[in-house]
Amino acid sequence: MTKKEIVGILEEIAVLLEIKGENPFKVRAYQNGARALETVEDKVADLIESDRLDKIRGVGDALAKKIVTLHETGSLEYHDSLKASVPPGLLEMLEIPGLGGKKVKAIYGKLGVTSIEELTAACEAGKVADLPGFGPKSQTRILEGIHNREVYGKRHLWWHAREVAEPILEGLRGLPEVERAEHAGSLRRSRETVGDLDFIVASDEPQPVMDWFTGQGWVGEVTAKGETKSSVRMESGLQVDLRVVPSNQFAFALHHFTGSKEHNVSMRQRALGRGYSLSEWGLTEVEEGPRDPEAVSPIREGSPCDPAEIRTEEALFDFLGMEYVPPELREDMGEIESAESDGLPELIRPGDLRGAFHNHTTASDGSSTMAEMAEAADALGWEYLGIADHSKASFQANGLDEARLEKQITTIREFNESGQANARLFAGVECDILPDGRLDLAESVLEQLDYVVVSIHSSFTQSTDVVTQRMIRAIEHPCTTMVGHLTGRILLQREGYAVDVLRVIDAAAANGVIIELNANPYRLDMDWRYWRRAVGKGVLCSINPDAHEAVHLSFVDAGVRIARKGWLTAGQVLNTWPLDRVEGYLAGRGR
DNA sequence: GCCGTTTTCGGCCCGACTGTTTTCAGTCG
Repeated sequence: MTKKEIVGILEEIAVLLEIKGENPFKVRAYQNGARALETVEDKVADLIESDRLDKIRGVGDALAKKIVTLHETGSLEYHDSLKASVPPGLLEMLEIPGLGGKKVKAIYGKLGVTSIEELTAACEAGKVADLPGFGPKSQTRILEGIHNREVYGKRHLWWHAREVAEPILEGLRGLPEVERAEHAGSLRRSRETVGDLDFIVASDEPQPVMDWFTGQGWVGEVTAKGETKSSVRMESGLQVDLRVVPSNQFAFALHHFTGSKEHNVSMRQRALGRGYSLSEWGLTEVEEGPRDPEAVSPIREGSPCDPAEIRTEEALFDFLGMEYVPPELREDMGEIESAESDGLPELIRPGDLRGAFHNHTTASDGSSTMAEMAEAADALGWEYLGIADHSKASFQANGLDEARLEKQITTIREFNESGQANARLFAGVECDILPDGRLDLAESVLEQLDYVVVSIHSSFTQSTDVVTQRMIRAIEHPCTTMVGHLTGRILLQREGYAVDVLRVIDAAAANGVIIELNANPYRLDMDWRYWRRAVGKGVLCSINPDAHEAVHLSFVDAGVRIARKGWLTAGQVLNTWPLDRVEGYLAGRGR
């Protein structure tokens, strides 16, 4: 059983225990254990072999035994019997706002309701309102929640959410009453998808700000409007929250609502260790003093000594003895420990890119010509652009065969000599990985290219072993430069193929093959959660827009965000390198 | 269930909001 599957089982146990009304701290122990296992770099097999499983913080004797059992046998009696004792529909009921483990348990226990459909019927019959602890308002809210879940339940791509958020932020900043305004939440953390939008504003006059916000033309419905918080729903179903606080609370509110929840939990524990209670309103000294006096490092030079003087997130981290943690890293995946020891990397920035590989033209399924793509690269101030059209197996995409590709190579060389564009064009291809792992084009042609991207576009349903072996065989091909969209996932639409990402990373490292960070907002593939491990093994990244028309080159903005989420520095990304270094690197690979 | 120069018990992050209560439990972010 893979680590991902084991993590999934532990998380499910937590949910099941919650519904069973178990000790909430036990529930959290399973949640923490799952997260700890997910975060740790090593493979489960290695952890077991070297007897380090219960050394992981958050994994004790009991969880370690369960993880070993799951890894070796693929199942766990405890989980099976737990699952058998809880109707599957109850897990879904937890997704309804206002329903947690205790209420779901009460509904199930008292009414025998086991599905959303039965719950709807029970509400409509007025039975839920009669339960102790419930009332007519709870019943109405549950019905609304079920309705909204169907209509508005979906998440939104980061890219689309940002397009919506930017003008709102500009509007808020333009109000005379507004001192500062920022967006927060998963949008600020650059998660690949976003559930809702959060804005934090510093102002001493909240009312006009609230009035402006709820009166905007794009507001479909105002769901809450108070002195410090308003919520609206857009026509698209996207929920937008606004919080207005006095300027001396702004930094705390911004940090709190940026999250993640798990990051906040760790930050509060850290604050307590130093004798302070941290909340969205500020830092207050606790009477008992520091819980962990040994851990309290001296206040940094120049940092505020008085929490009441904290006005920025930088000062907040500083006060707690940490370097500033960029929002992208706030997932409680090791950033706090690293920030304590000044160990955070200097993250790549949008302006660091000097070009991109994996771009299509009208030769295959793109809608811009090579010249238009080069012009767009010039407009971005890039030094180079890689052309990588599809190969012949991607028939539906008008993929190039050997003869057409050889002709395109000549055209690209001539284009470079013509001086039409400042950007140097590289001749590449996005070569299909055939179902058995062979490449789609003859080696005699691949050798003439500057680089080769290899990608899977067929037979998505192969088993993990087959598709992983297929990809590794392609990586071992001497002409392969980089591997494209590693899992083939389409966010919010379909899962990727069942490839074992860890094995592919190992193969890429062993063969000196680059892994692409496909920056198409629907892909963002390889996932940010794997990049630390990959670069730790020496794998190089390339942030590629997978552009099918000239304006798509801007997708790299999303790619850089995800690269930052993956802790990447500029140096670890091929297309931040200057032209001569890239030329030397590609030439040095024997092509 | 985890954790501990508080080590085998008794803690475990914080505060607001909501609805149901008559002082508070449950949920949420």
